[in-house]
Amino acid sequence: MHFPIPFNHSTSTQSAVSCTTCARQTQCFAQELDTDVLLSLAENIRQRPLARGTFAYRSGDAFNTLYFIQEGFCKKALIDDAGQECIVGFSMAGDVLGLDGCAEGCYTSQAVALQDSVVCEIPFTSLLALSFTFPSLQQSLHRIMSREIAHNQKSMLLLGSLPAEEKLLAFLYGLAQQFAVRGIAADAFDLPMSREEIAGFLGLQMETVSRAFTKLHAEGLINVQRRHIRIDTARAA
Amino acid sequence: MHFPIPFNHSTSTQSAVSCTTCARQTQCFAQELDTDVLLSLAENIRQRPLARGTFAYRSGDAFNTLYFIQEGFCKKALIDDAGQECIVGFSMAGDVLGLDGCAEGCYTSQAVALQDSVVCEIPFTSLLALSFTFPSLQQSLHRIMSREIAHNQKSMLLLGSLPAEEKLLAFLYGLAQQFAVRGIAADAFDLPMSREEIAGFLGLQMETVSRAFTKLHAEGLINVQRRHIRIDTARAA
DNA sequence: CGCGAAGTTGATTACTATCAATCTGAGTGG
DNA sequence: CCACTCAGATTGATAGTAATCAACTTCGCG
Repeated sequence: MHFPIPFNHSTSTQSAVSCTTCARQTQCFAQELDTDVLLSLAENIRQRPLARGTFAYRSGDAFNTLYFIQEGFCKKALIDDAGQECIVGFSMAGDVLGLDGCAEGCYTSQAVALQDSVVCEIPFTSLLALSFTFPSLQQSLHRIMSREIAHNQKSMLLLGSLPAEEKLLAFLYGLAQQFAVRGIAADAFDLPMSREEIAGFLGLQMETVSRAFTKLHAEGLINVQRRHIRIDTARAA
Repeated sequence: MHFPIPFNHSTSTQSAVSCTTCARQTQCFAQELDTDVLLSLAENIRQRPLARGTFAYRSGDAFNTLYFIQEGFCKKALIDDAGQECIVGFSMAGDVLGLDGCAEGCYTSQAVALQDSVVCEIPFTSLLALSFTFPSLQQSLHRIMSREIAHNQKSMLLLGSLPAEEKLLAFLYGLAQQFAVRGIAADAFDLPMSREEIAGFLGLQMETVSRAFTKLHAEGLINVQRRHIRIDTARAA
């Protein structure tokens, strides 16, 4: 059921491919990496469980590995001058972590699992070596990094200039879209992160996020019960 | 005076290399690309002047080119739902533009020159072709993209959770550092962008930026006269 | 000299942060 | 099975900050 080579040329496809017998994600959501194939190609490409609350990597660690999330949910964060954790993004099954480390030889961010997760560890040198045998793998990496750049730019748009309520709504629609792309129910889901973590990402305070949830609920735009969200995905542009 | 090959393995070097006879930047600030060499290697890698106010590329344009800024200054922006231009970053000589287009086949942002500039147009396919001959060129590209990711993450930290005055100060220190890395005087410089553009980047209103300038000046942290800034770079951590 | 774009300043309103109290639900142990 | 506990979440009151609207200033330019 998987492609015989660890890459795929299609750029337009946005649908996810996952194993039918389990929820485990084996391909990047644009089908650019197939971990089943990668695992079979190199000895040092391995799966590793990542328990809730543990780090995939920390800021300052020497960079040598990319982490492909097969199962679960992670947050990416920077530590600011005040020692405060500032969340710069969330990643889910099918995403790749650690792309920021390549430039300076060490990670500038840290990644923590918000759920018990499974990552596929891909030593960067192995990936480079494989990309000689499979040239399109190189281009897949470019696309993955490029998508990260484009995605971060959109996040910056979200952070600037929107009032709290709209920030939160846009954030939820964004999440729903991520789920939809992966073939997961997008109109009802459980938030993997706390109010505080949402606040940290949106540049707000926890209380403001909570109030925004309450208000959006009252306005009928969403349905909230603690971390369970129901949302009308048809509106999500 | 330039490297004989269009790439360089050093990762630790942070100093810039520019032509001694002119202000033109020929190498990426981490010495990863040398445009003089690139220009000599492929016919379709060309220099192009970019007049103030003109686009390097627009959102939605088909992606096929990276733009290496040799001279000048550009802003990168997204257009939000309200048709408002939201600035997601500024780029200067030695930076590479257009990295966000690789993923989806079209640019998701737009880039506009804030000064009369000169860019080196690098067709992406040419770059890929060259990276077969010069394998390290591939890794240079990875580093450039990775740096963009790390840099955007830091920008997100700037946008979230800091009050206006501190945002502006951090922005100015960041700019000063960019200048310093390139060997340009960093303790006194002219801002290439308007108050409104700074506001667009920092997620503030123009008036707030203006007030923040006034206040920082009054506090003696900076010296402002319209667009001319003097700043104590020793404090810039 | 007048014009217009860019920038500054002032007054007021709207929004968000902050501090504090309370509520809820999951997990724990008696 | 139920009270207890505690972290996460909600709500309220108030203070602080930035947005908004408006007037004014400065500078470059024809």
